[in-house]
Amino acid sequence: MRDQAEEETRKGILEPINVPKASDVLANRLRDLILGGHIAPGESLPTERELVQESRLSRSSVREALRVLEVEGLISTRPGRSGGSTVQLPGRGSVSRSMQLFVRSHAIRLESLLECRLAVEPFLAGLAATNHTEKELEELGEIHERFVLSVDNVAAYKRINLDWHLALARASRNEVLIALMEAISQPIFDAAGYQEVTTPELRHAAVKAHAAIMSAVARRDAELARTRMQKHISAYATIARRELMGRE
Amino acid sequence: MRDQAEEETRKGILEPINVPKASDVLANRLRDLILGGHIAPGESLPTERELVQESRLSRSSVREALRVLEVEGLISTRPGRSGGSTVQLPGRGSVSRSMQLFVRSHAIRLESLLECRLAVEPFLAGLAATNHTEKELEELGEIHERFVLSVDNVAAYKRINLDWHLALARASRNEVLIALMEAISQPIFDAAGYQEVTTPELRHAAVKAHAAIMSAVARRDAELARTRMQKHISAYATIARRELMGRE
DNA sequence: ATATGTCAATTGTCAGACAATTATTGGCCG
DNA sequence: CGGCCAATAATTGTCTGACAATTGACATAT
Repeated sequence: MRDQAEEETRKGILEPINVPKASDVLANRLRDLILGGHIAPGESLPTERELVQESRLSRSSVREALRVLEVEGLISTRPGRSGGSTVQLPGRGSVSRSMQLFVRSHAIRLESLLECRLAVEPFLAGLAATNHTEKELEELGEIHERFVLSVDNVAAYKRINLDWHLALARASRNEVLIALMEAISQPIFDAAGYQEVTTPELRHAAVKAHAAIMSAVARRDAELARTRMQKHISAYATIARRELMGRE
Repeated sequence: MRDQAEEETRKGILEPINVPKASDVLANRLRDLILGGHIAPGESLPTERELVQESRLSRSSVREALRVLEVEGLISTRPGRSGGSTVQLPGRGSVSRSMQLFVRSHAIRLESLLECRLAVEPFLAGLAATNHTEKELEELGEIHERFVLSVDNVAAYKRINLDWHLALARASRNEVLIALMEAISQPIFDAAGYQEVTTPELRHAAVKAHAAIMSAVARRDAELARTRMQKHISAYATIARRELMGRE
């Protein structure tokens, strides 16, 4: 009681001070060096023993710091002679994995993922129409051919469907949106794996929708690509929702 | 040469096998236990020494595994008596940090971030109009009051602006989109910190725009909220782009 | 009763050794 | 001279044991 009163009247002089761990300090230092461009991607970090000498820390601390950076995707380390830790850029897979952990651990509803897709992918189609290169368009067409052929094989169909959407995303040339799309695609794919939302009619409709979207993209008609993709995605979302309702 | 010929004609029986590290195996095992719900958030993992006994691995390996999970945001570990590692959910901050690493390391253009925001935030406003609770609306209004008062203090203005947008995102009740919004807001905020894109007129316009969006949200008019937010964001994006052009 | 010192349990750090992995080097044989 | 092969070296991976630092619980003295 008295303590509380004291806390109310007297404002403490010190906020709680946080003593960082040695390995974290080193990890932060190395991360700053990497992000600051002082060590370029592809270059090697000093070996563990060199880091021990330079930092005056023990090898355990150095190793923990390196492990942190490895999990963050900033370095990759190999054993053996002339092994060691080489700097690399995190890559979209890193964002994707983090998002997957988030989705899995929070038991995110499929509904939320579908909403996200509905927000992002039409926009993405519009960007792809504007920014795509010929090469990307060819790749998209090639995937589409395989898509047409796979219409009777559900497993292959699903996989190629995913590939097509990701290829379209890459054509948008927006790294952030590509990363986001890759991040949410996998969970949606997994969730859709358990519920069979594909009938032969739906698969043929998807083939037609993809073709229509590709033609809009090829003509660089962003608005058309956007609306067509929106229709495509919301049709899928409606089906998936209905299927989901039926389950619960 | 002979090897190459052999490789072409004879298809090998084995693909290169990958020997995993002990600490990774343990980390994967523990991650599966956590994500599988066998250890609930808030519960404690066994102590390091217990894990050593159970896994028959050394303490270094156990510690590395725990460090991996800590970086992934799945556990948090404290020293001292009755310390140890307690399970927790990754949280949006984890996704956000990963995205920030991605943006920083790839030197993503501000343009891409603005595009992403343009794709997501109008949709978010629409969801907020549909899904918000009274409490969230009140919080939004409270932030807005401070926003109005801060119109002459650029630093405070920027901060409160960010707060408002994040509060609106939270009102959407879509965890994935909230996480995404938090992830891209910080980099945008940082980038916008260096270039002064705010004049007093722009600040007053933003205040009016926020008020208009809030009224649409309060009336649960999703479509109106969406279009108003779209206008607001694209106006900002246009200014930011112009400013950016002037620099380069 | 309160304050203080002591103890116990846990993570953090250190040091040193050996195992596993991989590239290099040198020698041997054709 | 050239190619295979064994030895060697350099590096990360793992183990072991110890001690330091941190934190909560407890006993004890005033």
